[in-house]
Amino acid sequence: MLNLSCLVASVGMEGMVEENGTSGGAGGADPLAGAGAAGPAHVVAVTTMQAPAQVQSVIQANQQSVIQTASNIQSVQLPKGNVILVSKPSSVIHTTQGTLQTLQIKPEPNTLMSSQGQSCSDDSCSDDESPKRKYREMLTRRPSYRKILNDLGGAEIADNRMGSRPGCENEVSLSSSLSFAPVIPAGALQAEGGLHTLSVSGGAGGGAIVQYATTNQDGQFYVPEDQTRKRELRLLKNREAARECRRKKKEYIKCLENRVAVLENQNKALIEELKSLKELYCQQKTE
DNA sequence: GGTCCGCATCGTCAGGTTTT
DNA sequence: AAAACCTGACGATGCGGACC
Repeated sequence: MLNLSCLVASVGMEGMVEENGTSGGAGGADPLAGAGAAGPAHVVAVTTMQAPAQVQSVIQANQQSVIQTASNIQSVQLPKGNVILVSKPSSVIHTTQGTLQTLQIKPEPNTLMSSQGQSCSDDSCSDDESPKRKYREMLTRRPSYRKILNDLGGAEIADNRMGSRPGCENEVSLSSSLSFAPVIPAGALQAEGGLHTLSVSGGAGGGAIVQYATTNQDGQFYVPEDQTRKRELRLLKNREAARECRRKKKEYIKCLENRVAVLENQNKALIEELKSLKELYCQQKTE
């Protein structure tokens, strides 16, 4: 769990705190942390919330074989243009997971996705032929972890969202119980080299509260409630999304590592098989 | 104890993708 | 088209181990 980590304040940052998050910050730096010139003030107080660090492994040890022959591959067309090749290994070598199927996701050249997510052929997408776009289409993005895991048979992973995990109830209730003071008491603000800091004590058990104070014409500080609420909700959702994304990424990596282990074993077994067949062949040849 | 380093984790932003 | 979602990148922070 994190403790109260920072109080960030800035003055004259209007326009840097936009609802769509397209601030002018470069390189991932928090745009709210910088000091600007003139203009209304934004004061940001950040407390941190409890992080329910729990990684549930849903990918089970049943790994897929990737050894395929051309004859036993069956393609399954997916709605959005992806094709899943389903195959079962026909090697004489069987693993304990021999009944599992192999899933390969490959982009279909004629069903590249347009930016609107609609599949289209190469001909029908000729309205935008910029090299950049073509290049981007060539480099089709790696499927999301959720997609990969879904295709690997871990659909329950994707559905096992935050709500079902312990420790998330607080976060949900947090967003629904947000309240904002319309006016920040002037005493709570301390001038520090042109910056204004809002002192906020970190509540036990965490909880992210971000507030902006804007100065009006009279120099009074007030919090634009709607803007703040929207931003806070967006940050909260994104925070949870990032958490979920990292969890899925971990599972994906774990899955890949298991797969490597299985493939190494299969490789070893195939080498042995080849070796014994060679010996058999040489024996029969000499007889 | 103090300092440095590497690692893990987190929140946030930006921009792409998917859904509505 | 807009909203929602997803994820790579970045910086901040905390922790444990090695070293002095």
